[in-house]
Amino acid sequence: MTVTDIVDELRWRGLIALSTDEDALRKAFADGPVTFYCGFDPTAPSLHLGNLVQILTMRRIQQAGNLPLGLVGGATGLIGDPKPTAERVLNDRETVGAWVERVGAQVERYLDFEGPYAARMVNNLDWTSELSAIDLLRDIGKYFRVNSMMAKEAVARRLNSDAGISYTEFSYQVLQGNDFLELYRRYGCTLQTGGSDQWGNLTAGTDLIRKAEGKSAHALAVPLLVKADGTKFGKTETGTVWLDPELTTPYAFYQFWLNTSDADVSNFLRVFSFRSKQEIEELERDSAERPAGRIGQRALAEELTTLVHGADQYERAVAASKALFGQGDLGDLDAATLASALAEVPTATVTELAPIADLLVAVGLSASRSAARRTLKEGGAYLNNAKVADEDAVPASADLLHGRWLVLRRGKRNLAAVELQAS
RNA sequence: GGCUGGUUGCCCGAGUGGCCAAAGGGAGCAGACUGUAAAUCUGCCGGCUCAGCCUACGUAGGUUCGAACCCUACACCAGCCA
Repeated sequence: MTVTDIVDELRWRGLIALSTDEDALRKAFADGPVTFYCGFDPTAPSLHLGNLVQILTMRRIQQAGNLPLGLVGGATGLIGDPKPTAERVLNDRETVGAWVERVGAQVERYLDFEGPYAARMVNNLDWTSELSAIDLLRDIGKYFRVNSMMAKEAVARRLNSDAGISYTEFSYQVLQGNDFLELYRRYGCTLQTGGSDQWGNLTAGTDLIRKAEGKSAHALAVPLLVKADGTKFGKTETGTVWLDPELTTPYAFYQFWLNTSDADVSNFLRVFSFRSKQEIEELERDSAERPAGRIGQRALAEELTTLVHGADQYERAVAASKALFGQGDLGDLDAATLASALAEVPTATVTELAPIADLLVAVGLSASRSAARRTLKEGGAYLNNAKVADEDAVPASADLLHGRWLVLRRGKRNLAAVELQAS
């Protein structure tokens, strides 16, 4: 990375939604390594692409010569930050504890723990669990004014909704504010980054540090990523795109990026890619000139799949995609190629040839037989890449590829395999 | 503890005794057009042994020939009062 101003860099990439005094922040970066933190609450067994934006932003700031603290919210995960619409359901302590481990391990992957700017992982349960109610109310609570707590957007929205807000969630900002103060005291941490929906919680910390320590700290909010059509980023037909390969296979992960719409490519490249500004601008130009080549999508899919899942997994995803989406006849693929391609796709094993409607269900392409029949009726079902319109169609043994596989597809890009096992 | 309002399909939300598997919107799915893109248009969108049947409108019971709709109890959510 060049020595250009990291703030300029982040701004160019569209990664700054809000910040406290930007000039002061620039100066802090210029004056030497800044210790900064970003927190991740264990609300699920894995982080997802939305979280990856935050992680990669940390990585960028570290690469610019600063010291990251990766915080896992062992404590805040037990409380839950206020969602705009409704109160959260509390997860039990064992569950959160297990998720802390997994989430922490995911964050670690992207930070560098060696060298002069070595990262460090922390868990806010370490200092929050030993905080007594009295300590919390006397030492921290006094610095929080209820009026400004209620003015925070996340809280205000809930106060104005008929869902209301519990004291538990209302207090979330106190805990997060205290985290920042604690990290300031322990490690001299003076910057917190996070999603723009966290702005109120970020500033809770800077305010607390100012009041408790008389020092100013910085907050930087990364915009919530939305697609060009205004919908949420990071979702597919099957739901959230997770970082954990058990929850979202590398193949599905690769496919997600490959399917990025043209309108989003430029934006996503800037947010996710570690290529240089020059390289990205070149990709943007190429994509604009020849969108059908999907150069930008391929670049994103390659870089991100490799970063998150490794080069081997990337190669496998590409090979499988090529085989399954290729122009050629599936029957022309040799058994080994077909077998490894189908390994990337949901599979069911059967002992005899059942009607296609049943197979669609067995393989998970359709939620029910009714849905499967509907798909067939609508002409959305394919056997070995050939459309099947008959609701009651049953595959013949001649349809079996290499004597054992059937490739089923629903719509354009939902593939699955059926393997016939001689009984 | 009291009072009031609420609990409808993935989400929002209409529906106040039969014409209700339940309006409308959103999300989603498929087809056409394309580039495994977007937009657009068309169709679909509880389940099944699919022109019929079953299950569903917080839970349990009741009234009725018939209930998402009426009654009772309970649970949960919210608001107001104490």
